[in-house]
Amino acid sequence: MSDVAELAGVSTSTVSRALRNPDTVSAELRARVDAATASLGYVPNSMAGGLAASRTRTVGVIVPSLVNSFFSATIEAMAEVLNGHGYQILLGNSGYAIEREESLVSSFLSWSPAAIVLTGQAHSRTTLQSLLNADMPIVEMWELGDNPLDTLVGFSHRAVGRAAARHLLDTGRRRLAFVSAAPEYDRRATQRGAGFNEGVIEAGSTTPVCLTMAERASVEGGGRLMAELVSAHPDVDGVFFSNDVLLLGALFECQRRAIPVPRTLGLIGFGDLEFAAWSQPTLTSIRPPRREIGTAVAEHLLQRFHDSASAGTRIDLGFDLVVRGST
Amino acid sequence: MSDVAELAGVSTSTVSRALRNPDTVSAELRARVDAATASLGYVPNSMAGGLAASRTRTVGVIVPSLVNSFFSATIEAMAEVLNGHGYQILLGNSGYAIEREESLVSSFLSWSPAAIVLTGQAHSRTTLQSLLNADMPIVEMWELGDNPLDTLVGFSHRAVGRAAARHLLDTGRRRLAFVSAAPEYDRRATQRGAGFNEGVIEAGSTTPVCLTMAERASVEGGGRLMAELVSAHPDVDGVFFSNDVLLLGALFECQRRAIPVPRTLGLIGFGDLEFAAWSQPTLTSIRPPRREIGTAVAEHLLQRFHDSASAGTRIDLGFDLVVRGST
DNA sequence: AAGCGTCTTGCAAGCGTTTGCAACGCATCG
DNA sequence: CGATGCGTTGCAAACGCTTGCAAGACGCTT
Repeated sequence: MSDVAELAGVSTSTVSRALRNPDTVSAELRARVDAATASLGYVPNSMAGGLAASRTRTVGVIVPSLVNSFFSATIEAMAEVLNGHGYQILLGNSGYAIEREESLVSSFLSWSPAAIVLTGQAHSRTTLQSLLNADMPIVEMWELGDNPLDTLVGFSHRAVGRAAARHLLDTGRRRLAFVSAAPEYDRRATQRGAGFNEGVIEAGSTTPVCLTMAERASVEGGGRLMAELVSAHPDVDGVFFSNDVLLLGALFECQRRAIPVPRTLGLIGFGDLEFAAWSQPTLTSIRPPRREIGTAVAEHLLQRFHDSASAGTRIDLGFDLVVRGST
Repeated sequence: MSDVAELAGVSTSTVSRALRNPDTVSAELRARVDAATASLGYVPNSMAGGLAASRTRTVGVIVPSLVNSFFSATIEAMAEVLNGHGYQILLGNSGYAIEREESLVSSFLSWSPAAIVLTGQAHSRTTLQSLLNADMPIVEMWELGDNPLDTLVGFSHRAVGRAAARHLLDTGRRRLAFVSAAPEYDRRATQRGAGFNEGVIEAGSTTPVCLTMAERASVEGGGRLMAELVSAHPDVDGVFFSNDVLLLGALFECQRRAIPVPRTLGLIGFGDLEFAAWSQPTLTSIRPPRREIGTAVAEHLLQRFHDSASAGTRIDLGFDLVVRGST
């Protein structure tokens, strides 16, 4: 930086200001500094900057899983916006474990990020503690419950469940079931299940069958649960899967057993993963605002950094029911 | 840190040493420092540390896409190992664009990472420049070509193509085809295609038909190319897909057209994505060492940090041909 | 007993920025 | 014409840690 200052014939403080707050520097000097910066290929040392300013152009983001394409899409979208404004993402993978999240938060905080983004609203005491003390925007995404830490960006999983119930009932199914992966791997799937139940019961129909497996959602598990379902509850005529991956496995199982879909069995999933639109038959699904969440989080944060948005905002991005061949 | 020092009754330099290089401090003081650290809940300021030491416990990783589950799995595995040893991952998403990679590398370098991990071996001049000057381990993964920047961790895509060719020929197919997404989105798919061609030609068979779409791999695209293939080349009896996602789309298309798989058409893919093992019929595929790459990169780096591994290593993790119902 | 090497420990000088404060120039105003 | 205020700029003090260097403690050797 001192090289740039020398070349531009100004002090290092002016260089710093020309780079961070261009409008506090006269046009002429700003141009000289820019030229010097470019010709020297100068890249500011982020750590020195961070140390001096005690905050960095960094956002810590914690997701439960990367292999899950929901969160990947959210992160991609978030990164696109944030990178475009000079912010880096510090990514953490909690593996659905609240303790991993805790240690990630603590190590993230040692980098003085400009903000922290978490997935969901379930956190450990210590995490809450640290976050409440940390004086920075906190965003919880993919969930829209009560008592937010600060800002919430997501949609109502309960409403998703209700929509699924309504759709199955509307298409004439009477005996419904909910199939999901292990609750500990997805609190939100449980919420969708609860909403589904509510929807069915409010409509005056019988309480749905509820089938759960012990692991994370998988094509294999979907097939297995489908097999279990048709043998244990042959009267079921409509199924809501907490995840399209399960639904795909179920579809293959139906193909194997030659169960006509949607004639005998109506199937609806969640996620609207790409294959849903192209399988045989195509799959009805509920599309969550995957990328939209990332974009909204990023844009909210950028506003917050510029002081033009307030803490405690609640952004409901909704969802779409995409009706296709399986119902 | 001065608080910890005071509580432990030592100087800050001793605290620093007790934390970074525990074996340079006597057992007693180390214990006192650890106790003080714990009781104060002290978390070192990474930036101050980084600034003073001019390197951080951070690894910059750049992948072309996150939504692609290959790289997600690699990153997850890498993060597990690295986090366990106190390293953070700084993640960048190049979107298959060499210029994005360039700017990511430059901003990563401003954080003085302990190492940089890139996907593939195609980089811009400037990137090469910066990386050659940067005095740190550089790893290129998912490719195993010539002129590595430093360390290479991956497998031979050419060999994958040959294996696919051999398998189709071994199962009696004579008229083969290669189907892939846009080459600009995946240099490596092109290498697999080249290997496939070589394999077919060496075996004395006719040059394979080659079909390419303009976008990234998608279920939809797979179906579309399949349709195109059967109408333009009805004599083809064996197809190698550069990606299981394409293969899934093709399978659905075959179901729609009632083309018997594997009887009339043998299909083999790449990726061994989860659905391959559970579709109807199940899909033959080539399994790349997704997670293994991440683990190997992380372990190599940890060794390098301890000076016990040498630069310029070349790690070939191989791949598996998983034979299933579609061939 | 003096000399020497090794192991520990503390001192203090950075590391490369940011930013509060003061100084300066210039225009406006009374 | 002096006073006042605003817009720019530079000075220098942090920011919280790491690490080279030197000093002290200790145990051996000669």
